[in-house]
Amino acid sequence: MARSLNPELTDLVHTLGLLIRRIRAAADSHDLSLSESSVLRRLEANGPATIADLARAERVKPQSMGATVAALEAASLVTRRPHPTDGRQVLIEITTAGETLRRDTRDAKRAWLAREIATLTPDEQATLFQATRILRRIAEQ
Amino acid sequence: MARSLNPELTDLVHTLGLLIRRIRAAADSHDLSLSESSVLRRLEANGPATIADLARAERVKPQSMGATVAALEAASLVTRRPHPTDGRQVLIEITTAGETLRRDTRDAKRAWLAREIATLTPDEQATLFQATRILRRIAEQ
DNA sequence: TATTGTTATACTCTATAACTATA
DNA sequence: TATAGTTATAGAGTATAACAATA
Repeated sequence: MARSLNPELTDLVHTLGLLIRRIRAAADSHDLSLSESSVLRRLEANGPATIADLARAERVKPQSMGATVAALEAASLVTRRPHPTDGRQVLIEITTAGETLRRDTRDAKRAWLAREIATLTPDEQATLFQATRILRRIAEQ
Repeated sequence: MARSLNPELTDLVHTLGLLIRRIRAAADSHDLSLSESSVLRRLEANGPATIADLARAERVKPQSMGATVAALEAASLVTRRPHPTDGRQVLIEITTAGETLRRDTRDAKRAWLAREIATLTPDEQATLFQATRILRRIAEQ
């Protein structure tokens, strides 16, 4: 129950919302959206995947993921290729342009966060790193 | 620059996005949206505020905050009252119903997160608490 | 029958622009 | 002239529902 929690921890959702809006606002016009960036990152880390796979992993509906993938495809950041044995499925793969963009430090949102994190003490950075692993475990359950 | 960061930390944005979607999906039909919940929480913690104040604090434009406040007002969770000395301003105040809802453990999103946090070790909970304070400081700059 | 993906449609959240009222 | 707020409109991101193709 919420009231059995440390009351400070109930601020977590509020803080996450603030931070997401702050990160989104740091974008410039060439940046990917958070969703697009999230999918691109996953494709780069894990290799080709189907739309259904991506939707499950990113916690959205397949229709929503279809829209996100279509936007990435229109920007030539991913390509589609038929599944070798299952004619229903389509494998989505990151392109060289997509990989380049992922590593591009001109990405204003990531550059902003990087600058903010650089101002933290090493202990604070370590805390954020540990918290990221904990939050990821919760999010991926 | 992003590439000078610990590479594990660049997952932070991705993890935040996943977690926000996960929390949003845990809502039931009676829940507040994340934005509404965020404003209500702030009004409860800090007392009455103008729309411009709330917009600055929550990192959105005044027009966007106007829409959020209108939704809360339609649900009788906040009320408007004229500013005593400045006829342009409107003070937004949480109602008793708003305070009750804020504490209602049936809020599915908060209940879900509370359950997840309860499964963590005390050390992990402490890490999340510290990280929340660090992230809030970054978000509020 | 179940699964993968698409198309159509709608809702939430946010933005920009243009306006009114007040300071 | 500057500030607080509202109205109108648009875009991103997500959802549900209905459909076609394939397994």
